[in-house]
Amino acid sequence: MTQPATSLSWVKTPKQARSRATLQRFQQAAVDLLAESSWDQISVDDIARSAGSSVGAFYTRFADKDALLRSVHESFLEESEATSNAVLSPERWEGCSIPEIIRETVTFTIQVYREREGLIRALTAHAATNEDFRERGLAQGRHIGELLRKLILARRKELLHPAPAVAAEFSARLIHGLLFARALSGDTGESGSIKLTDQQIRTELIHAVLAYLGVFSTQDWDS
Amino acid sequence: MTQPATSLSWVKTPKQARSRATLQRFQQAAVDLLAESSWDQISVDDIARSAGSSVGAFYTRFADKDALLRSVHESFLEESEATSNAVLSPERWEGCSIPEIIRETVTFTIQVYREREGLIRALTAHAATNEDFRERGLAQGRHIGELLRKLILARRKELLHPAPAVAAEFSARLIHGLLFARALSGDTGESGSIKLTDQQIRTELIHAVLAYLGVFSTQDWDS
DNA sequence: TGTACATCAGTGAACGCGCGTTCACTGATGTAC
DNA sequence: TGTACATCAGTGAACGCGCGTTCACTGATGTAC
Repeated sequence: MTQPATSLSWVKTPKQARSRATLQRFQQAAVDLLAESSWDQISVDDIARSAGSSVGAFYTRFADKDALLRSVHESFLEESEATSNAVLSPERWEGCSIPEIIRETVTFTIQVYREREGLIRALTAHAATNEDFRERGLAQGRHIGELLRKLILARRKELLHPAPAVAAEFSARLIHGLLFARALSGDTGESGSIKLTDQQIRTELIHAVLAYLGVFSTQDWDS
Repeated sequence: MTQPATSLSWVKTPKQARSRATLQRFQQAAVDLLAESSWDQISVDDIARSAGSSVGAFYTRFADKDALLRSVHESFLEESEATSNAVLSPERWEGCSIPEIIRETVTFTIQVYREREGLIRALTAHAATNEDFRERGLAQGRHIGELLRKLILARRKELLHPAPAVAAEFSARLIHGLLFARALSGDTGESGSIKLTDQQIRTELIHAVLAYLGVFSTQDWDS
């Protein structure tokens, strides 16, 4: 969301700095409103008001209401891809062992889900009945799984798991699945008989993945 | 969905067998349509037509459109609770070890998610912006977590994990999270570079949970 | 630097479609005697 | 068993509200000379 997706064809490219700012305000307004409501519940009027603009201005920037959501989705995916490329790049982890990689990946992923909980929830809800969105999300998941897979396969000697490729893919899914369900349910850890804090989730998730992979880690239970 | 929730106050109790059948047809129509579309995208007219009935008949049975969704949700939760109570009852597992319990729980849960994928997706999407639905879903998750926790705590000597209560709760979340994400993304295992079949998911998930719990299992990798 | 004109950006009222809900009416079922 | 009447169940056209989209218009920015 930090960069507008000005190159997208369904967004009418602004010619003046003023309207570029307006376009960003629309995108930010959408992100803000999506944290609370589903896309269907948000009206173009809501978006315009939240952006401090007008309905007419909206339609000079976007072909239709859907175009804004697509551009927000696009930005989210682009940012997410760039970030995961950076975090999971092979160079960054040269000389590091699997426990170190898993520890940071889990920590980082928890943080991302925390910060983007509202948006993730809204985009996912929309993807539930939108083939395009769903396919893009799947592709994104596959990409991240592949990055992690490469890191782990390069260290396959550390594993007890008999099928390193499957193990790597499944590890990514374990992490994503747990945090995804947590984000979607809006479980902030305050309600319920058993509360798991972010810190506990982190500890347990790291342990679970390492135990699953069959990595011998010193002090698996700490930090 | 097999039983209508006739006791619910927002559903107008039918006085004749004919209308009870109509009510069930409306509920079934909703379930069918929800497998493909979100609730907002389904019109009362769609529901009436799919049920082979009329809009007017709908409103003699339900207070409003939302009432039908609530009754479908209610039925789903009731059925889900009854089933998990039966599957995870302490009596059923007397004399059994944790690996046996986990193996069947995972197998069973995979099957449930498979059968109810469409409905789970739709109800979850709706819950994303509906506090009531979300809270009911959370309560459901907590309940199932508790059932599993009791089974595991009664066998805590089998565990290496230092905190059995946390371990039990987290195990439930691992299982749910992975299958939930899989159901929501609509990933049927046919697309993507790495495909995981139901069978593989089952094997890996059982192994992951047992490894996490720290249970010594003979032939963890088979069956 | 100033003026005229073209294009870009923005406004908000009006339009019209879709959908939830209502309602006057018809048909079916049950009950009283 | 048959008839009259009351209540339940169902029909589908009509209503009206909300919201996406359009459009005539005003204001701002940029450019030519």
